[in-house]
Amino acid sequence: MASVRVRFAPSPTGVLHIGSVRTALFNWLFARHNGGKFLLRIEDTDKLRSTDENTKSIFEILRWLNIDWDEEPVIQSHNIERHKEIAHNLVENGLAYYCYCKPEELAAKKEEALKAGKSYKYDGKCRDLTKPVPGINPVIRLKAENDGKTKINDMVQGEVTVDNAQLDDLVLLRSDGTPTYMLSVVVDDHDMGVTHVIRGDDHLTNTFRQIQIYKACGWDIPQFGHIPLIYGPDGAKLSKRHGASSAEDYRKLGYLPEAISNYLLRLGWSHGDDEIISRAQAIEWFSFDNVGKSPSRFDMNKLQNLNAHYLKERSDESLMQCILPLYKPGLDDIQKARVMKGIKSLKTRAKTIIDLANDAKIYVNAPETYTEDCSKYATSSHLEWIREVRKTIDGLDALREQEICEKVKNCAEQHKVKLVEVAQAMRAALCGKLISPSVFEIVEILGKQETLKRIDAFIAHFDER
RNA sequence: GUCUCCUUCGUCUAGAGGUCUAGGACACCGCCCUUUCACGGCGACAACAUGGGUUCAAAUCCCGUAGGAGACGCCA
Repeated sequence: MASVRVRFAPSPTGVLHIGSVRTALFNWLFARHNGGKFLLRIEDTDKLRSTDENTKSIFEILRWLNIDWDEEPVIQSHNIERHKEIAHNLVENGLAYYCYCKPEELAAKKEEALKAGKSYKYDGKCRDLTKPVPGINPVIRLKAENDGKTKINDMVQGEVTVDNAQLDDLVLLRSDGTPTYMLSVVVDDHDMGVTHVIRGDDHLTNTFRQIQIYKACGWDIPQFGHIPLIYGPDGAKLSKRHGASSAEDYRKLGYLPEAISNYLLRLGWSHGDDEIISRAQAIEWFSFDNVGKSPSRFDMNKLQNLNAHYLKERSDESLMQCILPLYKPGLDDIQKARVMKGIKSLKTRAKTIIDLANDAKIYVNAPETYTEDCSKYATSSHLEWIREVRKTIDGLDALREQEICEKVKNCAEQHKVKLVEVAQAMRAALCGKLISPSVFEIVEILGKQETLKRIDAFIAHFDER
């Protein structure tokens, strides 16, 4: 295969959709697998809706996802003159023509056709016009082929054939002189030397129109790969309506980039029974032979499961960096040290970065309130046992999880109660809730002073009642 | 409406005519582990849209039907 060049061409009219991320990922993997180039093109020709912030956030998200690009990103709006030139050349060569039909006129014809149950297609009224119509700014239309069929061999969809009669004379240049998407994509892809166009399958039918442009220009037609779109749980196109739909949304929800990549990769692509796939393996294994043709639904549960997996694989240090910015006033050194020690076991139970940050709060501050169910473990008996534990801990030189556990077990035995009674009372006192990692570990991490302080507060709180 | 594409457990999928009593993963349910909740381990439930062919044999090939999606812009 000649050296592969692919491109990801988002338009900065909004934040990056999770489906676009998958398109970017597939392009990237294909390039890396084949030792080719992955290029970026910002399609900002819709000046009204495109913003610099969106462009920046696209770069940012791609970097976050570890999808790096080769060469300078191409800004499509910079190529407008080139696009115009191509359109005018086509007119000179008799392959395109000026069309003076009014939009209202066309809309009426379209409505009529639809009513009659026919597919609408521009009738080519201006095709053979020789003289300009005064007072009207014309558009430029391509003289599309009417006869025969156009066939593509799509890397995903396989052989797809369309009758050329279905295709109409698409607009290349608008009446204000600006190029349309159809023209711009083809020209830019050609100029960038793109060998494989990998995009969402909503572009499949556009491809046949674009091929007409390639042919008119006499250019080589690239290979195409149209990957199925991602749908929401209800089977409709994934959108804001389904909740989180942009990559940024998922980042905010506390998902790790490696989990998102792994999830997106497995959505519509597979490698036998493999589920957990590293970047290196993905690059090695990726091929369009394994990309499915049918659309798939987005499943939060699976993403979450993958995220939990990658959370466990991350180092404590890197997770610390992830959660640190989430604390409002910031943490002092003591708090940081405690959280750092706690992450090791905290990360095995969290599903997201947000979960982790929340769970770690037990190491940040003493409980301000106690959950409703804590009172079950605050009877006079419980308080008595807790006092005893407090005394024991006070007498200890160094707090070791194992030793504390033994001491508390002894205490429970002496009072002929189950360990859970004492442990839960301690948990309530230390965390203000009944769900947490091992209380003994918590005691060790909090240290004597903080542990005693929290136990005292607990006793004071429930004794007063 | 027209054109194009799609259809295996609830979801993501394995499956390239016999190895399918259809495999894995997530979710759900149950059990074990256990100081709580998780993690982890074990197990259960659960699918070839439908009707016809072709064939000794079909989830796999062909045709029809139904359902779904996308495209049909002087948007990208």
